[in-house]
Amino acid sequence: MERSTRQRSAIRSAIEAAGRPLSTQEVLDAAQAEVPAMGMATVYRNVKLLVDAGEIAVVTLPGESPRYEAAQHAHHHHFQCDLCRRVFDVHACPGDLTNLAPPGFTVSHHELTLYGECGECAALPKKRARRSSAATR
Amino acid sequence: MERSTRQRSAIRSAIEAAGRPLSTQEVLDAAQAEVPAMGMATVYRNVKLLVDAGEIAVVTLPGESPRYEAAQHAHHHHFQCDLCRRVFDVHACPGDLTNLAPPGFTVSHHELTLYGECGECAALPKKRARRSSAATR
DNA sequence: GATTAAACGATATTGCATTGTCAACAGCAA
DNA sequence: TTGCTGTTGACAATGCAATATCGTTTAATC
Repeated sequence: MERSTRQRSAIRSAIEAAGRPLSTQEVLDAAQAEVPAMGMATVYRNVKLLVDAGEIAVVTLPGESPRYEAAQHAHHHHFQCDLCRRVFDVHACPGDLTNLAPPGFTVSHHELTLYGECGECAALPKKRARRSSAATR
Repeated sequence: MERSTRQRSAIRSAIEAAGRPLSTQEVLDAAQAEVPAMGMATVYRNVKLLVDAGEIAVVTLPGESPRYEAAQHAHHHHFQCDLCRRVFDVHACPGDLTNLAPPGFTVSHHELTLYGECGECAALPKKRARRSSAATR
């Protein structure tokens, strides 16, 4: 049987509250606000459980380890900040891309990642890497 | 000083002849047609040299280890076959995606990956995983 | 052809994300 | 409360791509 633990609910609410995909390290950091002694193994264990239960979804970006976000029905894409490396949701889509593929190919789905500077980093003055502590991957 | 070896030219021509991004394993397989005794370490060594020399480019897709293709100037995207897992070039682009990002975000570039069935796999009859030996990642 | 150092093949090692182990802990039902 | 067992924290172990090591090979030069 499955129990309700402080750790599990802390991880669940951390991901749901973030509103963007979190790395395992980001999940740990966020959940430790509620359960300071939490270890990384617990994050991995529960993230797997929540994914299997369909509560959260895996987000895989090029060259990055998996991130996790609250399961959403709507098709959407992602944006990764070149500076803080954080990932955000993009609730827009260029539309039908079927015609882009070579002849004879069939297109079933697609992944789009935008890169640039997020709102916070774009608002900062200089061209220095900021939020280095948040640059988890 | 840098020498011209059979291995290096085999690797270079394998990548250039492929016309699509190859995984290190695919590079090894292709180059071994010319130099059967070649080892994987040689692939890694030379791929790094060729990337540094600007002759080939790294292609990173979600959840995949890097692939390598002949350096191209033109902006393009990629297609990965759901069945054989091979990656192909897509010389098309949905165009300007700047407006898709949230307000306050700036977009500098983007990555698009299409998924579906490649020409060969789409042409095959049944829904079985084919070309399993080519499904290198 | 002899010389020399770059490059190679085989294999050990590293780096790192993820998983396994296990004693201690803590939901939850009785 | 107690007992049972799922869960946790700490840390060892694993898996795997990539790199380093080292004795041997070989391209380039003389």
